[in-house]
Amino acid sequence: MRALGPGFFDRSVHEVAPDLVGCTVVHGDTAGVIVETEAYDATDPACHAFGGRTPRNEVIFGLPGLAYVYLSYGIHSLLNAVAEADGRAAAVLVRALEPVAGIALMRRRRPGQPDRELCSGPGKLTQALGIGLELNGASLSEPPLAILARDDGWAGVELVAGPRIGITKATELPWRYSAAGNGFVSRPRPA
DNA sequence: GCCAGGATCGTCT
DNA sequence: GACGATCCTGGCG
Repeated sequence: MRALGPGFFDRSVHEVAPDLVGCTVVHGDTAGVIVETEAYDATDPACHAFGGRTPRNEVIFGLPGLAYVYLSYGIHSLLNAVAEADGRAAAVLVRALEPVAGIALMRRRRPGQPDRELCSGPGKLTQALGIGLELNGASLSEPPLAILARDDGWAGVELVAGPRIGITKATELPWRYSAAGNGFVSRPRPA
């Protein structure tokens, strides 16, 4: 399998977000297949970059193919992939993974959780993979952090688009993408 | 199983 | 000084 390069991310975030479903996030010895993503762009009131560039959100405006990691609710690190050309603000939030490697290590990082809960939320998957704020601005194309291209088995998987979760602005935009029929989505999928 | 409430802190007004 | 792109626990049925 091959790591996705900047070219993959240098497109509309609304193409990148659905295309990331089925790709594999690797960090260290742990890895999981993406089953749910959300798109954010500069026209979107729910996006951190809406309303201007600050030191915090600077990475979103930068080069495609980098990781944007930030702290939510003072507790959870959330992982995003920066999309679109340098100077344009857009990113894809990784909401849920299906664990595929390093599962024993994930269990150790998330004691007491059943396997299907190891990566079934944006804060959970960063804990399971050991992704923290120190990876903000890191490349997604080379170790220790990478996103690998989808393999052929996912070519025909049906994608469902629905409203985004956990936000209070622009909740009507159907910019959440999940793989239908898997047990690892972070919330029940839309009807 | 479902729901309500608390945790916890960087960032911006 | 308020507010999150969330998660976990405890109470109840």
